[in-house]
Amino acid sequence: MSEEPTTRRGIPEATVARLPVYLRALSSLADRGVRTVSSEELATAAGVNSAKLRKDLSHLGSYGVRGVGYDVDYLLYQISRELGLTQDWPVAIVGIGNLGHALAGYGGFATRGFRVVALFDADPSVVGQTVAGLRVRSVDELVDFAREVPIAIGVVATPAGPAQSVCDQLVAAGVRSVLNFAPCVLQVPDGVDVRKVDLSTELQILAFHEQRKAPADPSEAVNE
Amino acid sequence: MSEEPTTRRGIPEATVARLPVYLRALSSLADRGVRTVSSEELATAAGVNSAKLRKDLSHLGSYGVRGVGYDVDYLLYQISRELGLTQDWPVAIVGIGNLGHALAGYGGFATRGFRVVALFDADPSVVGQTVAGLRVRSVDELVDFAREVPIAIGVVATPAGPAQSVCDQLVAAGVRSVLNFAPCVLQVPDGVDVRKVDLSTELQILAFHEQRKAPADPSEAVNE
DNA sequence: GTGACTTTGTGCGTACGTTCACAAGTGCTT
DNA sequence: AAGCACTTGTGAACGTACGCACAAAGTCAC
Repeated sequence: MSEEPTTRRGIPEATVARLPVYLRALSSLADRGVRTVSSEELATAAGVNSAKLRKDLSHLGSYGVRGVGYDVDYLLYQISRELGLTQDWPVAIVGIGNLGHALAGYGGFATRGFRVVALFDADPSVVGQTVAGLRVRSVDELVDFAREVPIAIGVVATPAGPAQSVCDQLVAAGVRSVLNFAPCVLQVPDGVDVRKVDLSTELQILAFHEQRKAPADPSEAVNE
Repeated sequence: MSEEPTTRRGIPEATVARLPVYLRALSSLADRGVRTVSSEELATAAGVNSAKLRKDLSHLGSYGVRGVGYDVDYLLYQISRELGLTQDWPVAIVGIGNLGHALAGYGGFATRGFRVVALFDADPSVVGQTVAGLRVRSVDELVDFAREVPIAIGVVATPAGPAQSVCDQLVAAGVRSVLNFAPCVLQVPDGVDVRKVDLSTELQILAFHEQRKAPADPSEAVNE
């Protein structure tokens, strides 16, 4: 009756990054009325290797039944809980341009676990508008606002220029998780997480690989 | 399954993913008139370890000068060339909803290397509209269109439902690089690359880490 | 209860990624 | 021309990730 060295504390980052994919695949299965799923089926739906899926899930606990598979609803709940989606996370979006609009209206937020509680912008002509049912506030009110309504996750949807300043204000408001859509690197103090979503980066990575596919000839480049 | 971790000329995938970041940092430096940069400075700007930066760059060649650093313009060109940005890649966006609108109007495409050549949507009430200077075409015209105007990169900005079907049509049209914004896994044949940009996934990863922070003292503000 | 069958959970070899630390190379100063 | 200050490029060590293959553990039929 001693310590399990692996689980509980340390879930590998690579695993965490895949949990949302499993979650989505499971939701889809649940919607179709599937009650039980094998690692092979779920792995195919998630686009990964089944051994990898099993190892990933084993980090959460032993939620499968040998010879049977995984109970879809139970696994859904366990992954949701592990990801912290059994509670609602208040989200604030800063920068209500084209992208900010799209984000504010995006149903993806509404999916379990996240709630957009405030919109901010620096442009006086945008402040005061109503977007997706929320009044756009001045970014200057950010820190004050956060005193009354805590913000768990800040979304930076501004151009690159003001992004660092906006990020600093989010941090000053107590935000420790930032999702950055601006095309720049954000500097944050220890304890603050930043994740970047970047169209240009993704395109450039695709371009790199595309460039190497030059021979559009199936008979070529089979070996080595 | 040719899921090779490194590319043919031996550039690790992890390195490729960081090249766009270096590129951006270098552009910023160039705009400010900086002519030469050390690995330490560039690494700080890019938010990475300097040894990692040097090793990454060493995969492209020996473009630095010991005792001096890297010539900003020269390195900019070399990375651009490696990423395939010295040519223009024709991009098609499918799904002109909120997100598609934002993408079509996003300057990030125009900057360098990418050109949006066509917009597609399935909704008859959207088809025919002009968005960002382009007429929205019916998605049914996709394959025919691609016969006249080649498409290198297809952007899927539809809801999850039609995403796989849209992707199949892109592949049928000869597209071998897909950027997927739809919240689902796309199945593609060998030789086709898919990269996923997913708001929900990123939020969920942030939520996971957020949940593990918080020694339960939300009132305490990080200050000074 | 027994045995055939199914599927999980994981030990292990391999490959990949990151960081340290330093030799090797470059420019500047004297 | 020699020494010094600086920075790159990389060998080596360590850590992480992946996927195979299989024992363990369960179900089901009878």
